[in-house]
Amino acid sequence: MPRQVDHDSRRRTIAEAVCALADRDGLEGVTLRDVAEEAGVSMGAVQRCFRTKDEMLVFALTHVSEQVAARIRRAHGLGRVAAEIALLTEGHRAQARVWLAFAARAAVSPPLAAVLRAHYAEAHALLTRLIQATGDDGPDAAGDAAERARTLLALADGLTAHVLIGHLTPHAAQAVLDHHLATAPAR
Amino acid sequence: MPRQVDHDSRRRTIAEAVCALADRDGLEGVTLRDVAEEAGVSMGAVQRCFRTKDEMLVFALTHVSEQVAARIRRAHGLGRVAAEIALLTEGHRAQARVWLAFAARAAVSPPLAAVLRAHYAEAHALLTRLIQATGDDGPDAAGDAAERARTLLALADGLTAHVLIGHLTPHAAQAVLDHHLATAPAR
DNA sequence: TGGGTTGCGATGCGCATGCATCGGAATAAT
DNA sequence: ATTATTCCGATGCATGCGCATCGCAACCCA
Repeated sequence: MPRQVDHDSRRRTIAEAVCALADRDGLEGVTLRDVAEEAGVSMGAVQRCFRTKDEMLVFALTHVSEQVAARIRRAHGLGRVAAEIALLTEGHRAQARVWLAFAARAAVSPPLAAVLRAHYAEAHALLTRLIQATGDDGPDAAGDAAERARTLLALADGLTAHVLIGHLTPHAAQAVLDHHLATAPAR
Repeated sequence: MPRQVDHDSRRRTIAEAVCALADRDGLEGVTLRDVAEEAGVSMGAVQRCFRTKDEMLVFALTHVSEQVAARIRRAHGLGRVAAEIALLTEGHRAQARVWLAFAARAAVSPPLAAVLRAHYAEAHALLTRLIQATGDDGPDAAGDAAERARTLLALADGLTAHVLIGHLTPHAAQAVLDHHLATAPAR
């Protein structure tokens, strides 16, 4: 075995193993042993990369947040961006489940909440920019755009949850999102 | 000890202990021992009331769902109902955390998902009725009302999550909700 | 009043968990 | 080539878990 190992790439590998397990069984099904097996490394390696389990979870959440953020930045147009945030397509279902699992734990875990807040702050900023660019000017264009961004962000997350729970089909959720975007006024 | 015990009331007591713990430490902090202690009964009593832990969790979720549903039915006006669903006030924070915890687990637990779906179906029906009553008639008034209800429900849940995570203050979330209700068109 | 029955509280069991430890293998330096 | 250093895989440990078991206490009924 090499004396020098690329720790960063290994951390990413482990983070994706965490996500795979969280997708399958929820965050409570994530154990160090299972993570190690899923990642194809030994438990010792996992422990070397992360001092504690919480540290591993925080890294994993940061990792998936960055993945989502990257996709969001790559998307063009308010509608596309909103759809990416809502994680409605089948291919993003896993990330959606991971997001929901982490969101629930964040409600009782300040470190995880901090990561999510940063993620939301960035998403909100991007949405605000896009909404302002659509040019619905008013007496308080900036404030209105920020408000509309908050609405859109919350709507997208709510739709994600409703799809995961099975209350809405992905198609119905997409329709709600489209309809909202088509009709939401600036004020 | 009495040979006959009111099992239903004891089940409710236990369900509220589950909620208290889930509020404090999340659903993963809910153990049979802690639930028994919180409820002021012995572990054996908990096991007598519920054959298994999952059965207890399903009952607890049903219990809190009914509490929320009762408050929703008691509220008057679309705005009040939506606010109740969003669980934004400080007094309902505990129920909000419990809801988020259960929602996350429901994504990987069909029995819990079934309970939540029933809850959402009822809430959606109520919101649809209220929206239709506001009298925004159109070419497809019924369909529009249902669509608007889906939007409002998802928005309310998203706002709940964002408050719990700390991305929004309860006040800001309420403002988003009010603004949405004040400006959302029928089509 | 005394069984019979029912409910329950305490205890035990097997197992899984997170974390700590340690011996050895694989390189880099000399 | 040898040594020294770095890394890691396996194992051990204490704890906490859900669930099963069992003996005792309390009530209904005769």
